[in-house]
Amino acid sequence: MNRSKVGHDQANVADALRAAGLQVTAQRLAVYQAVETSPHAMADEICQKVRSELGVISRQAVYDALNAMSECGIIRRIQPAGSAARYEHRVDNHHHLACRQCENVIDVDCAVGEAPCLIAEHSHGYQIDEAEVIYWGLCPDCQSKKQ
Amino acid sequence: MNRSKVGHDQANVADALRAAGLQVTAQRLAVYQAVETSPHAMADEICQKVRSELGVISRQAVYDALNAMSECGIIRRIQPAGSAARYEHRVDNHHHLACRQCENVIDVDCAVGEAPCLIAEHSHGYQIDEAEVIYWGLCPDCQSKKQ
DNA sequence: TATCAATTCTTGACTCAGTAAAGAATTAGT
DNA sequence: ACTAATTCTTTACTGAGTCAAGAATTGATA
Repeated sequence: MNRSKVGHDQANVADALRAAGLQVTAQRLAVYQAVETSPHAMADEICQKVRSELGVISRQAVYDALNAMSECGIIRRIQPAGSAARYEHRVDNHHHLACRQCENVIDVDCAVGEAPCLIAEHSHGYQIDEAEVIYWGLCPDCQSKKQ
Repeated sequence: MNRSKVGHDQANVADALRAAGLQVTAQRLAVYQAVETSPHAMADEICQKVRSELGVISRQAVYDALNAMSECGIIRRIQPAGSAARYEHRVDNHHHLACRQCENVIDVDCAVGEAPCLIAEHSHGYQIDEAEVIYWGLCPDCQSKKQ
């Protein structure tokens, strides 16, 4: 895996923000770091993490940062059915494996490699730019608990 | 496409409900019919459709019917990111094509045919039972409007 | 480095999708 | 027709996220 495409490091985040015409703020950097530290976390958890880092931050600032950074591709938002939005710093082409029982989500690499990695049989005239794939099943833990 | 696997007709719905140990009620049949008539509709729209059919039904009864029928596989629930849950009567293996602009969703047949139609490169010990695929892009209408 | 316009953050109210719970009505087995 | 179990109605509530106005911060310019 090409690590350089997986995510930004702290210094790059500032550059990426500026490149997107966004200001570099302590809040945004802290939100990015929280997303990097705990991938697939939800806004609420990220808010808590940032608070333990910065002391205070408003819920709204967290949402603003998450939305702004999602929109310019610094982070990515995923929304598995039945869950609130989750955020991750990996912005390369990869997919997700979600446990139906415990709601845990992990990354899986894309078998094809290039995005969009899947071509629908009929595109129906749509201009496709992404194939979002979520594999659903039971994680090892939940499998053994079920016996 | 094998029409018999696509969905249930009215009579089959009653049987399918009974087979699942659920009672057959006017509300459930009407909800099923609404889902069949307008695939990918949201709970709210289904509620309205059923009301124009039955006269009155509570919002909660609609949710109960949608949940009950989703759980026993009579209908299917999908939740594209940024949208409320949508419901469809097709329960065979197929995927979705969503427009980023107008939020429209259409069905696309699965290129592989069998479910789960995709095998992740590494299953990480998960017992996978479904591969949910959503293709994102712009529908023909929104493409031309964008010019 | 002081100033200032633009952006971002805080605060608080609000919307929307969905769930919870209790009692009334309906279903279906006898 | 009777009865137990299920389902529906009503009402209240939760959780995730947005909106809007004013305060604070950023960073470009002098």
